Amino acid sequence: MPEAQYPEIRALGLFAEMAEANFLSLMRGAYVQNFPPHIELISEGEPSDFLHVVLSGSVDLFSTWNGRDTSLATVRPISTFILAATVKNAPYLMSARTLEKSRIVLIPSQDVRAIFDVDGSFARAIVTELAQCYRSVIKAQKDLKLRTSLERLANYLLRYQKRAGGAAAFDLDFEKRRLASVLGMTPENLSRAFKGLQPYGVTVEGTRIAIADQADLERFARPNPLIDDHST
Amino acid sequence: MPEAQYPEIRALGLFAEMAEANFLSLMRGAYVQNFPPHIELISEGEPSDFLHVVLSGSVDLFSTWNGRDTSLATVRPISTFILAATVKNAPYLMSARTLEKSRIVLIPSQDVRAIFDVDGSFARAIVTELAQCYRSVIKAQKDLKLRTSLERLANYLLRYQKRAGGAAAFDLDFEKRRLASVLGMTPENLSRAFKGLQPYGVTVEGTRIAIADQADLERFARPNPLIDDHST
DNA sequence: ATGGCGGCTTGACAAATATCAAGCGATCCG
DNA sequence: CGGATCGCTTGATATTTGTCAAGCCGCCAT
Repeated sequence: MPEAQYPEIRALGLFAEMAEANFLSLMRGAYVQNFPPHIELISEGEPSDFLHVVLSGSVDLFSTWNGRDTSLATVRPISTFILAATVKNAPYLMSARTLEKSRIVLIPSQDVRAIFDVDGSFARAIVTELAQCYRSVIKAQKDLKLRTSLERLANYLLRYQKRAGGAAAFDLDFEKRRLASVLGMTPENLSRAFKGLQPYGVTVEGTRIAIADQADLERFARPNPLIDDHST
Repeated sequence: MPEAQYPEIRALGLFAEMAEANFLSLMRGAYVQNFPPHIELISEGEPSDFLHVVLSGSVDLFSTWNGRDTSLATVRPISTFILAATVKNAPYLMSARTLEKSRIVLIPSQDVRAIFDVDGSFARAIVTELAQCYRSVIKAQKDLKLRTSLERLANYLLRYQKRAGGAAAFDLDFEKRRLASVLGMTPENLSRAFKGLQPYGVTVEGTRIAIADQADLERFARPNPLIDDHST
């Protein structure tokens, strides 16, 4: 892959501290690829040949069973996905598809495992990354098991608002049907859930969401850092 | 803690490969404690002072929000819990309570982090453990989002049967109300779900479960290694 | 033994959620 | 400019799940 892109990868927590020689060795086997929207990058059950790094665009991690499917997470730049499968040399548990045009680095999994075996800094960085991922899924699990769909939506909107800069109005930059899937409900029920939040000052016009009174919505949503703060 | 117990801890994947000196250093700060049943060991939100290792008994990991609560996992000997919080030096995301009389090792988190910084083997072992935990939660998440409660119960019984030795009849060694919570339903609905599995040959008498025709139940349950095989 | 107590089950009912069908309103393309 | 397509919304209805109340049963302690 072109050396021009090394710095932005090197800047990732995962690669920042490792020995230069090992980093270069990883990069030598890696390559960057541009994908159009809606391309399936990997399928669950396949062997984990590559660690993926999203440089631009976004990727949907989803899973299928018995004719149903569900979105489990969205990967945004700049971060990696399927690290756990790579280090365990186990099959992917989720499939991945681009949501939009995306630039993605592919690093052969065996290289990652080889360097991981010899570079303690890299191993420690992987620990931090995995611990972060683990805690995020636990939070998602709590969200799903402890809250109703209306509460999940309310808290999602509050998180999204914060990430979008905190303004009272903001745009959803992806399809509502995906949001429904992420939140564990049907698109029809998402529509109704938005209506159900009107009494708390939420208005929707197309992709534009407005929160009239944040404190009011929070009184209903009861956000909790142990579920909603995805930075710790 | 008594040196007599070092070997069984040392035998854990997490501690097997690390340098002897570092292992001893970890053990020096650790201590074993016996807990009666139904004791809350840790509460979510607290700082993660200790890495826990269950030597005997069993521990329920659960979480609470807005007056509701849910069981997220059961820890059985010999394994650790709250490793992620320990390495990230972040608050616990789950509470833990003993289900029965349990012997538990407490290792100060700061010792774990200190050794983790200097012992590459230990760091690598932590990676493997965390990757395993991560993948388990992803599987639980898929189970919850892709299956109905009846399907979850059916697959749970098949997994439990396999773990209990594969016999057609076996005993549930914990309360059904906990099973209901683990499966994300109410005790009342668990009762009804058991009845709903009767047409597939499942019979229940107290804690005793019998699966008349495993193939029949599997036709309904459609177990999938990417959800139900917790060993990879 | 026997009187509570707790967990489990059952039934009736309520609430939440999914499904099905139809219509609306953008956008894309011939 | 139609006309088709696709995602979203809405209403009607079915299914699933939760809630409440009552009763059952085994267990423990007096």
